[in-house]
Amino acid sequence: MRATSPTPADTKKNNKSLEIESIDFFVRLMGILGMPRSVGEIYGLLYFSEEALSMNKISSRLGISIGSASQGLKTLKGLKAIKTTYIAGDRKDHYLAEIEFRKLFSSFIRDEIMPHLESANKRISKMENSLSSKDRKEEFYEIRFQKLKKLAKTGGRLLPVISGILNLK
Amino acid sequence: MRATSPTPADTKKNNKSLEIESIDFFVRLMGILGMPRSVGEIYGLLYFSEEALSMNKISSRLGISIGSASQGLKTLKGLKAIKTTYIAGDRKDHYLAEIEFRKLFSSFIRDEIMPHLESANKRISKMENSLSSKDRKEEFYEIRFQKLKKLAKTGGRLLPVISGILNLK
DNA sequence: TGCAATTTTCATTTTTTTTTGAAATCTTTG
DNA sequence: CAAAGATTTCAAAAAAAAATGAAAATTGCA
Repeated sequence: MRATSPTPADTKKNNKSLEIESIDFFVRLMGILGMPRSVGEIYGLLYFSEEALSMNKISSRLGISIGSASQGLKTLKGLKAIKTTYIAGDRKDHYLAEIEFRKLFSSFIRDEIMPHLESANKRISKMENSLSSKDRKEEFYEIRFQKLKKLAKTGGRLLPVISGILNLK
Repeated sequence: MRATSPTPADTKKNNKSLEIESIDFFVRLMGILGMPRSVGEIYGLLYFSEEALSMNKISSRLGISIGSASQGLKTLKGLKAIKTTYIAGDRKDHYLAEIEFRKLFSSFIRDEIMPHLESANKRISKMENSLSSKDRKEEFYEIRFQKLKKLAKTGGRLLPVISGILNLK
């Protein structure tokens, strides 16, 4: 089946080229965050969709498997990047994009970055403990551990600030 | 060949367990930034090495190919995460870790994030242009484009701020 | 409750990314 | 300036990540 020129019947929803650009845009954006292509595709499709779409429709419109769609929607739910709506008389779940990006980034920081930071301090201590007390007093090691600790501290301060800025507006 | 207990001869440089922890630590950190394992391994090895190491030594100590080592060192040079030193009477290049992490993160933002941001505005315009002037006045689209533009603007402001904070201390 | 529709899970396949290693290139110095 | 040493490149192999699709689980309605 090929794309054909729009007929009066589908005037309302036929911004194919916008849709393609949007998908491409969000595939890249999500890519920066380390998300798989399918996650960007789904979000990009939903972002400019006026109507909520079912998983099936998402999978067929994007040409991806329902497994991929399910997995991608799960990821997006976790990031609070989509919302579920109920459509009267339809049993399926329907999805809408959450257009407040700050939610997406806040969730991302909380889920993907913060956990690493929290374990970092333990790991730094572990490294320090693997050193003899003699070595630990050497300037070389002292400087390195000081830098490592500062890294963890700065990260721990900076990330909430970023979340905060994103939440303010 | 197995690890044996330290002999007097290698007292100076034999913090194997610290080395292992360090490599593991930086493999994860670099992983967050989307860098391949070898890049984290090399940096982790250099971070706690008092002496500058040649590419060959890096490759043999880590058990990676010289191709990988060359590629990883190139990436780290690009990030300004390592320094090259000259060792008298040795033809090979020798590498030391740059322990100021802010350099690494600043380079990362400059190289990996900023370029995307710069193209984002063009891409947003392109999307807007693919819309009929009638659609463009619809509230639905207006809101979405407004959010997209705000995203690009916030990103463009926030990233230099982050670089700045990292550079201050 | 039972059944059909929908969604999730997960072993397998496909795709993408990273590593390898050998050839090509570049460098230094004798 | 030749040649040995060092580094880079890049096609092929290996490893890792993502997508598929069918079976299992869940859901909600009759």
